[in-house]
Amino acid sequence: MKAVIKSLIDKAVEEILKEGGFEAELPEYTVEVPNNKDHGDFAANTALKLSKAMRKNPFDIASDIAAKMKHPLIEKCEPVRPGFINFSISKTFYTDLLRDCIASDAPFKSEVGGNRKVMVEFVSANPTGPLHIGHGRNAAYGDSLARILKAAGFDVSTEYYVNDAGKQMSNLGKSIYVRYLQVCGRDVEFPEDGYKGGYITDIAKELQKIHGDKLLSMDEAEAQKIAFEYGLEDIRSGIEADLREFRVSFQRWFSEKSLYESGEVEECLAELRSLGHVYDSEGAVWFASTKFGDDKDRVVKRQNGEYTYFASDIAYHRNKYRRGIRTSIDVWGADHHGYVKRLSSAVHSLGVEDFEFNVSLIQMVNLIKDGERASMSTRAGEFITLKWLIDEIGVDAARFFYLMRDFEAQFDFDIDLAKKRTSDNPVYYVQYAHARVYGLYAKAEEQGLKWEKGANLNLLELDEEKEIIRKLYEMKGIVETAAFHHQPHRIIYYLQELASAFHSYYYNNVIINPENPELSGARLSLCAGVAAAVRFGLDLLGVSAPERM
RNA sequence: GCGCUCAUAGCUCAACAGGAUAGAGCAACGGACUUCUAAUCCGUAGGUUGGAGGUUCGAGUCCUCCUGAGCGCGCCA
Repeated sequence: MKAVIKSLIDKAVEEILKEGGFEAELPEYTVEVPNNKDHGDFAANTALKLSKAMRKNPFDIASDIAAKMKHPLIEKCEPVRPGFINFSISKTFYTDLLRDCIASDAPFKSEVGGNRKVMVEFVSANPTGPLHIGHGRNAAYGDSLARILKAAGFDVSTEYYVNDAGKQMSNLGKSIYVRYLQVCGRDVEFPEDGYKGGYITDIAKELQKIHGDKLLSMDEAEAQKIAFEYGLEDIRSGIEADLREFRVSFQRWFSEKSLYESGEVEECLAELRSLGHVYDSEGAVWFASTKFGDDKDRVVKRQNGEYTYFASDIAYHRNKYRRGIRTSIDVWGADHHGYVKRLSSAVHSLGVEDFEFNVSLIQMVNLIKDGERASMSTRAGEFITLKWLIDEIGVDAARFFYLMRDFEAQFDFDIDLAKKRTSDNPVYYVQYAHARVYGLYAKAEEQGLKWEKGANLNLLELDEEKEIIRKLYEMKGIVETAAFHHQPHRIIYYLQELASAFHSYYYNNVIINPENPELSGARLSLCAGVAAAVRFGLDLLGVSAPERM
């Protein structure tokens, strides 16, 4: 309907401009569902946008445009000060819409994405230990964003980039190896910068179970390699299991090491060198990021011959592009923000056409426990795991909680509060709306009420009923804006509004009345539309929609 | 010191690419269960959108400065 109105306006403006001999061009304007229902079903700000170029009073322009609006579904179209054009739409539009919502998810989805290939790369935590609640926010966000983008018509893929190369990783091998030595009874000191978590010792014990004392007699480097590979897979698969329980799965786990093995890192640097963006200095190899606005040039290959993480990251994004990805959305922790400039510089310096590099910096999750902030350091081995959180408050509540806040805002996760709140957590408010509809179905059946979805919708005459259908119409726009801004929390706020409208409607009106089966059928149909929207919205968040609570 | 991100009700947060009267939840206060599930509903109160300028028909939203907070500034990831 928005599109219909827009095209009508476009045509009207074109005529007006031609008739009046104006040279002005039509600027961007919006057709939106107004907050205030006195402003009709739709409103356009076209005249306001146009007034400057036409050097004419916006209200007069609005009047001229309104006079040209003719469409069977438009019942009223009026200009209003300062220059909005408000539309009232025929009821047929609403009843048809409700019918469509019941029949399929189509009215909730959009095609703005135009099938563009988007990759959401998220979590990508170093596999040096289990995920903590900071990663949980990243996981909930990335997964939900991917679902939203899909609903908005993008061709979406998801990846977890596994840092299985580099210094932190050899540190992991060493840590496990030393614990192994200790398990075998050797008196060795644990390295200062090693990973101190108890899970390292657990891995060392398993290693001992499998290999016995065999590693003791081996060359240290070789033994560490075995320890590393075993530990890596053990931790990685543990992460995968936690994420699966959290309803997060990836299309691919992309290995950093594979970029070295395939020679892509070197290839990539050679390419940048030939473009003149990479040079040698002080025995190291540098990327000239200052050319792209960075503070200083960055090392891609150290004096000791090792590549930096930066080098493989450039190669990874080059690899994404070569696989046809045209938008890469990287979900990082906010503490990496100093890294954004340099990587975006590097990606753009490759001269890739039509490649959008995007980073969502997820702000920190501060854990509040007993009124105090808890440390989230992986190295120190002190952190609350995601697994623990899931066991404590459940997947639905955890995901909903994480997604409630804009990713750019810091978030204090008060564990005590989250636990206490399980019964009046807003997630239940929304879920209950869905369950309530199923309760009504059961009741209708119990009362022997025969009804058919979508029949006699003309009987829906209350303002509240129209409001609810209007809300259903809004879903699609919400999905579009959530996709555009990469902000899943918009879905939550929408769902709360929808649930609120429904709960209120339910409470103040009798839905099922066996003496009036026609009206009951119409109202149950409206409920079915609400249930469909709630289910669809919750699914975008990865939250379940129970039929009974 | 430089850079990034923020600052909205007592608290936690919304506000669609600048739109019409800045909204929810929690907490507070007052009401509603003989009812289709009260995990709910109805109502009251709560604001100089950190401060000062600017841009324009219109600013919580954009620009400049100030104040305050978090984070980053390594040949770590």
